[in-house]
Amino acid sequence: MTTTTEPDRRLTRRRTETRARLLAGAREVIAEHGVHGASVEDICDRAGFTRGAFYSNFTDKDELVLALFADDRAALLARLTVVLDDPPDDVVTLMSAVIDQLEVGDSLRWFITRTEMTLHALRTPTVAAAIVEDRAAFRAAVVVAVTDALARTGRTLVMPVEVFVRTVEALHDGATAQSLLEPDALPDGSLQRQVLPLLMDSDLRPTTRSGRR
Amino acid sequence: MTTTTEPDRRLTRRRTETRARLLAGAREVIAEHGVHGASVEDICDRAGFTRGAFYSNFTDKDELVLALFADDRAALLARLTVVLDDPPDDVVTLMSAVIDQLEVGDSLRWFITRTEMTLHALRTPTVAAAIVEDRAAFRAAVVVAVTDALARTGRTLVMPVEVFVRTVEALHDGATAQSLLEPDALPDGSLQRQVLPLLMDSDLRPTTRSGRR
DNA sequence: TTCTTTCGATACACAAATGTATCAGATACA
DNA sequence: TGTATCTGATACATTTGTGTATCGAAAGAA
Repeated sequence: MTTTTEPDRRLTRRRTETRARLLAGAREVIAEHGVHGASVEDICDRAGFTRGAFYSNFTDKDELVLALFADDRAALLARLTVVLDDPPDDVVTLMSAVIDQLEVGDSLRWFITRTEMTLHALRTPTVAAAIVEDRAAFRAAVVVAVTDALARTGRTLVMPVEVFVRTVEALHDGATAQSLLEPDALPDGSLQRQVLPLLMDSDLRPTTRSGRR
Repeated sequence: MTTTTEPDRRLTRRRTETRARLLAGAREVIAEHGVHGASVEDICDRAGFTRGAFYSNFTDKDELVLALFADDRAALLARLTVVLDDPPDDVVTLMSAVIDQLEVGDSLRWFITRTEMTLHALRTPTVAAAIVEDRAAFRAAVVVAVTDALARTGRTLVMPVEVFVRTVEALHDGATAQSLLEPDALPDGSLQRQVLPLLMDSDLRPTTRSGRR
């Protein structure tokens, strides 16, 4: 239970393929019914397999869920590094780009999956530790990029960079929930667009139109 | 399924009592295992009843969940009106007071319950409609109070009041998730305390130590 | 190709959860 | 106090989900 992926068996071509399809199926079904609400059978049906395939690849639904989470996080980190490899100078643009990586495709599904993951972690200390570590790595990378961008442009924030990053993250999560619940009243991303610039140095606040100092 | 609470039967004293105990049990078990993960039997055990009591009071787990949500929302609205009845002048203090009403007692349990509710709503359009309506009422009340407080104190916001309220809400939700996951790295409420004042008029911003302009 | 290994389907046994029917005791009311 | 009603416990029937054992077929090695 310590190591998430314990490849006792060699991962042959076919095997990886069905694992991937099972994960994809799980993603969908879990988004629809939650982790508990998704039965192993549901997941297999969705993936086009029977439970035989499942139990040949995973011991448990728990193990699959962990694999799923790990997979998501790895993919996210990969997308993030692509962005941070050549980061925009403007910090707001930078943060928008970072946030865009959180959800590719259907944002509802991603939000639900991320939220389910958070709930799961809150109930399972060992999972919490893993998630926290992972998020810390994510945040650290962003902090570095933001700090660099600030140095490049001579801008400043009205708060420590890490607090800024956490704020953006928190705001995004909360705002996404609102946008998903009332898409008409609050178009996706609109709250972030209004609020984010205000967290920058006062010189840059769009209240006055004067350029950079 | 249209009306949430359809009291076909008269609610005698004993009946209301056991309903309340069942709801309390459900609150606990659902916080621990999620809506799907909480079996009817679990809930009854926690409340000190057998399933007979349950099926005498509710047709379904779904019905109980709806009743639970309704109960929570009613209680929240009641607490809110108490606060807004005699609102603090300072807007930041006001918003803190409002936020404090969101969670009484164990904040982890409340967060989980609220989040479960949101997820449930996102998956169930009819529930979503109810929740949205409810949140709108909540927000409207707060908007009025904030507007009044601003007028009283001659302060202004750098954004429309409703956007401000939404921002506070979003920020709170996101920050709470972070605080619960890493209580040491981010003490409860610390992010809100740092960020909230920045959303006010620039006159009030603590950026420069020269006091107000 | 042929042989070996691995994968996933099928079938089975078991466990967990649900919902209903019934009934004894509690409660309310006269 | 006696009686009618209501409530929640018990027992049962059924459904749903899990995990294991077995075996034919597909994939890889020779």
